[in-house]
This record gives sequence, structure tokens and C-alpha cells, in this order.
Amino acid sequence: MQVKSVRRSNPERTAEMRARLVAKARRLFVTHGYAATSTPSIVEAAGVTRGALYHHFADKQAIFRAVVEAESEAVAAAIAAADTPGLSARARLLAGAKAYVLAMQAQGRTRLLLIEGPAVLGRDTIREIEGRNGDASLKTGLEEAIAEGTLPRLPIEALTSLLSAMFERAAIDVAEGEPTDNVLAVIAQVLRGLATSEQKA
Amino acid sequence: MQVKSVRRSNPERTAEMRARLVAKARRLFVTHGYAATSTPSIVEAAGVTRGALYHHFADKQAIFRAVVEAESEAVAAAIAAADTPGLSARARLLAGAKAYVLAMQAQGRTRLLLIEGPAVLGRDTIREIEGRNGDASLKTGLEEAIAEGTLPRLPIEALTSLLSAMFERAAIDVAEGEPTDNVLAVIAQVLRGLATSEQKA
DNA sequence: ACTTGCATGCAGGCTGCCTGTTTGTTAAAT
DNA sequence: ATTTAACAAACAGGCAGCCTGCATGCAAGT
Repeated sequence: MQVKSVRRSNPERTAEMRARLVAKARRLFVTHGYAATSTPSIVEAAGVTRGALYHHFADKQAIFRAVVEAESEAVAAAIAAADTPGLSARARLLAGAKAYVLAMQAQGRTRLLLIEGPAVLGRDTIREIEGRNGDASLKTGLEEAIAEGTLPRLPIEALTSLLSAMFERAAIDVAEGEPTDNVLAVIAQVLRGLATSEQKA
Repeated sequence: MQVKSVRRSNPERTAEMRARLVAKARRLFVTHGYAATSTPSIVEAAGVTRGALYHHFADKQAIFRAVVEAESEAVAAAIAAADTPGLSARARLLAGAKAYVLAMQAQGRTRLLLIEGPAVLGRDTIREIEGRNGDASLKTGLEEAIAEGTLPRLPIEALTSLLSAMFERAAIDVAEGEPTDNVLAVIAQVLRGLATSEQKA
């Protein structure tokens, strides 16, 4: 390692070192979990010392957060790429859910974003990271559906939260072996049921 | 403390000490989280030394697991007490969901069972602890509803998992301030929608 | 162009804490 | 009277965060 030692400007060094540490840390966090991943093991994998890590990150949580943020952005990008405007609100919701579940199948993604993330960083922080991506678009999608009358008037915050919880569990279940078609069938049915049934019975 | 020092048989001592340690640990786990709760702080709160703790529990995870198990049993008991047989399958499901959400409002319960539990003990272990209670009865309830034709034929595992994920998020949202009526309205609508809409559209 | 001075990137060691283990002591059970 | 359970207390690693020191990049003055 470090054989080349090319001339690099400081901004380049910083970016490369941070990316290197985040990549190595990601693998360890995914395979062993946050608590069982020591900072010595991270820097050993990156071929540097703990001095480097603590120069770029305030503490162990900070590098974990960097890993989670990168992961969240990757998911958001995949969903945005799969978005198909022009469809009905309900169809777009279903397509978005499918894209989300598929995007979450990258190795370790459910563990990072859905299991350890909330426990290590706290639900508020995770929402701050993911919220501006995932839930926000889901919420607007639901609002549109309500506005165009294809969805009954329901408390938007609760509706968004409960549906996103369903999507998240769907991603976990698929990652654990449940056939994608099964969870998508349930999601489709729930969305269809929400749309068809009229408010009060 | 320890002023009385009454004559106690060993089984009594064991039961009392375990209960005492679990109770003190519970408070600390709830307020500071698992990682930030040290075994010295637990035994200090209980007025003993770490020798006592490690005599009764194999490791730190073991006492956390004891806390989680006690919590899970309390939830199961509350739900069982609220069960009202004789209703339609769908009404029982809704009543069960409401009982679950209410039972989960005990201080720190969502954090223990839904946030830290899966991260610390792993999803498999949590399912082993909770599974025999919560999801099992939900699954049979759903199967009954499908059998009696009030619910469409859907993959039972996926359906159970996604609905329980919704209920869990509902409990978290209520614990974080969302009005109970809001989340219950969404749950009711989802259950109603599932029931009314016929299989394929 | 050169050097002077500061900032940045990183290495290595130090401290305090924590977890799990082991050894020792007291009280109960047989 | 032994044996065993309940606890205390000391011990042995390991880890997180901090701090100091060195080397390299960078900017400004001359």
C-alpha cells in the first residue's frame, strides 16, 4: 500500500482518505455490527492509524453516520431514477415502493439504515438523514392522491409513517429471503384497498 | 440499604436479586440506551457489586435480554386481557391492534422492544421472544379472516409481517406524540380496505 | 524564486473506562 | 461437616477519545 504516493493536493487527500475510511468501515459495520466494530479494526483495514480516523471524524458515531448518509443517498438516487411521472398517483406510489424495496437489497443496506441506524444514531437523526429523501416524497405523493380523490382523507403524518413502516419491513423481509412478489402483492392490495374503500363505514 | 437483612432462603434471594437488577437495569437502559449503560452503573443502582450481576447473568446482553423478555410478557398479558372473542375477525384484529398500541405506551417500551432490542439482540432473537406472543396471534387472526372470506388470499407470512410493522410504527408514533386516534384511523382504514377490495383488480 | 510562518494530514502514545474472568469469603443446603 | 450457592473484590485485556509531535502542503512577503 501507499507505494505510489503521487503528488496530491490536500483537498484530494482529504476526499480520498475519507472515502477510503468510509468504505472500509461500511464493510465492517455491515458484517459485525456497530458495537462489534472497533476503530482499530477500521484503520487497520484502511492501512492507516487511528490518528487519521480521528482527524477526519469527531468520534466513532461520526464515521458511522457518514456511512449511513452515503447509503441513504444511494437509495434516494435509485428511487429517483426509477420514478415514472405521468402515472396515476396510486400507480406511482406502488412503483415507488417497488423501487425502494429493490434499492434496499444492496448488501447490508437494511441493517445499516433500518436496524442499527435508528439504534445508534437515534430515530430523530435517522429521520433527519432519510427524511428529506424518502418520506418527503412519499408524503407528497400521498397528498396528491388525497387531493385527486383517489385516497380518503386520513391524517397525513400517520398515514405516511405507517405506510413507510410497511415499505421498510417489506425491504427487510425480502432481504431475509421472502419473495419480492409476496410483499409487493400485500403492498399493492393495501394501496388498492385504501383507495377503493370510502371513508367511514 | 440492606439494613433489614432478613433470613431468606436461597431461591428467594435469587428471585429478589434478579428482579432488583432487572428493574434497575431497565430504568438505565430506557434512559441512556444499551451502549451508554455500564454494568457498574447498574450494580450501583442496585446497591451490589458486579460480582452479583455476573453471578446471575452470563453477560451484559443477558440482563438486557431479561429486561426485554419481561417487557414482552407484560405486553402480551395486556393484549390477552383486552381480547374480546365473539367479534368478527376484522373487528378482533382492530381491537388487538388498539390494545397493542396502548400497551406499548408504557415508559420506554417502544425503545426497548422496537428500537434497541432488534439492534442489540438481533432480529432473530427478538422474534423468538416476541414471536411466540404477538405475531403468532396476529397470524392466526389473519388466517381466520382469510378462511372466513373477509380477507383476500394473500401470502400469510408477508401479510403478517407488514401489518405488524404497521402496528409497531403506530406504537412508536403515539409514544412520540402522534394522537392515538390518528394512527388508529389509518389502521382501521387499511384493515377495512383489505377486507372489502376483492383480490385482483 | 526563496524563505518564513501557519495550517493541514496523520502517527503514536497515554488515560480512563468497561467488560468478562477468576479468586476469595460468607451463608445456606444436605 | 461438606458441599454448593450467593456475592465481593481484584485482575486482565481491549477500546474510545485526547494530546503531542512530525511532516507535508500552502500562502504571503521580499
